[in-house]
Amino acid sequence: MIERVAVIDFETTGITPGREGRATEIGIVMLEGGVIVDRFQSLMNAGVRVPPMIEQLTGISNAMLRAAPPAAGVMRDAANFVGRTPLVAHNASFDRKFWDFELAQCDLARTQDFACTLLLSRRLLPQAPDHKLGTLTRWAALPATGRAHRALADAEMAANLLLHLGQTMARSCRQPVTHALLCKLQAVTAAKVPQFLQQH
DNA sequence: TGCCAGGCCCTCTTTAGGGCCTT
Repeated sequence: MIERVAVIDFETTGITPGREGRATEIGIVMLEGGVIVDRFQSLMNAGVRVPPMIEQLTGISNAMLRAAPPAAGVMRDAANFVGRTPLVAHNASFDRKFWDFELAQCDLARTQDFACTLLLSRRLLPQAPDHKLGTLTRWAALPATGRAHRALADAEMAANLLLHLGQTMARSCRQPVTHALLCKLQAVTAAKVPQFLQQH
């Protein structure tokens, strides 16, 4: 992939944004020309408690969040870092709703589309044992990036997966693999993927 | 009171149900 894309990952206190679900950490990896050219990572304090199960999962504790900068400032910095760059995430429907929610808390709004490495890997890597980010990373022998379930390590894992998906796609289609083409591919049904690749 | 995510995708489907994936 030649164009610049921002791969994003949130750690949160729950599944749904709102009173019980707030972001606790954000990690962003900027890809350009198929290589990582910049990184953004920060814990963020939204004034909520981390449930024990989530603390166990992510290693992010209430003590760590008490010392973290306020969520609104972190989101403004993250939005400035991303600008209008197209976004990518693994299971983007999850990160998109937290990105939109946390931006809305500081009166900002998203301007770009999300591509989803989960939808794309289901279409391009149907033979994988499952489509969890960690499984795909091991299965495709992608580089280890650090502790799973920390935002920057997961964003970097998703970035490596995106590059792998781009290479897989480039072998089957004639057009350059762009964010817009990935968004088109993720919108077709799995059965129509071979036809889509032939036509592009 | 009782509920408690939601979008995607497959199939023993489409007047539906259940599993996957994210924290």
